[in-house]
Amino acid sequence: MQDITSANWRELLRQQITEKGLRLTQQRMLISEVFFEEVKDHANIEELYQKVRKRNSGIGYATVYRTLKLLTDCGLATSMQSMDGTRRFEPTSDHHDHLTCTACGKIMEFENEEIERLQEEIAEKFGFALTSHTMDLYGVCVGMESKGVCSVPDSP
Amino acid sequence: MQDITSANWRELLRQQITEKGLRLTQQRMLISEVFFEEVKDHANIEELYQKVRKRNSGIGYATVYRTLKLLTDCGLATSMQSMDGTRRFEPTSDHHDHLTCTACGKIMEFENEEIERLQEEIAEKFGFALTSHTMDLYGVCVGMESKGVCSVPDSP
DNA sequence: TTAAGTGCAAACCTTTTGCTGCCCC
DNA sequence: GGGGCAGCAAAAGGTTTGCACTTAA
Repeated sequence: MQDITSANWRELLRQQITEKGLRLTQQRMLISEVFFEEVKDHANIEELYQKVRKRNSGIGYATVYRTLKLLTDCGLATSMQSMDGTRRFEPTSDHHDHLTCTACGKIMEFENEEIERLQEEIAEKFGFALTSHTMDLYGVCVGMESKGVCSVPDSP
Repeated sequence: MQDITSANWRELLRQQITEKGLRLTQQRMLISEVFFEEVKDHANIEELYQKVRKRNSGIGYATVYRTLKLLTDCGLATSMQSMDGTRRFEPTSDHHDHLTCTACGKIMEFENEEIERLQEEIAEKFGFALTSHTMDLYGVCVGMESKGVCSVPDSP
């Protein structure tokens, strides 16, 4: 699966939309722009909705939900359940590993080939045909303070 | 954190309840019994509710929710968000790594020290003070068919 | 006895869906 | 022009909460 980036999402979306006989509406374009270009972190629907409405206040929740479902069905977005009970979305990539700061809420991605290899090994041992995985490390980004990344390391 | 098992949950619960000045009611006892002894897999509230009501049909959802919240607050249970959008609970332990069969829904636990070590390494590299983690591998337990563990490997 | 806990129903929150009118192809 | 799409509101889960009655300590 190739990574979806802010550089290639437009053509990939257009391609998928055409292929499926769907329509590239203003709303879908706007929501996708916000999702792939404006939002850096792993946004949930509420956050996307707020940002989208700053550019077009006529858009409703349903459209945001349906568009994110479309992006997910097309393979351009991947969803995950976050600890607060909402679904969060990220541009599709092979990086499903996150470091989440429980203080400031920031989510960072990382990749580790050794872990990927071990996961395959474990799956095989259990007789599983692995299709995907997620790994989430929770902690406090104390070391990031000086870099201005985590400004509230003590709050819940 | 010590593991919570079907052998030690009673005394640990009694201890926590006493410490907090709470009450060990019939309902809390029954729900805890079902959770720690009858349910093997990672149950959600609905599943616990159904099993609990087979023994006492007067118990309501709210009590199940409140009891699981109590167990979680006491550190005896740990909650996780599952893919279906519901919260699932497991007796607290250091094993937060799961293999989930997307065909039959079965969830199995595993542990791998090498991965734990790599996680610490990664957290340190990012300047994170690690507090917990979850790892979920998704796949189909094809190799389990013969053992009767996964009987419907082809369904969604 | 009496404060905590239960059961019920209503409220809440996130997500989905039905329907009417609109607009992309 | 026509069928997919947007917007709205209502419905549909999952979870929480307010209240009056019950019960463990």
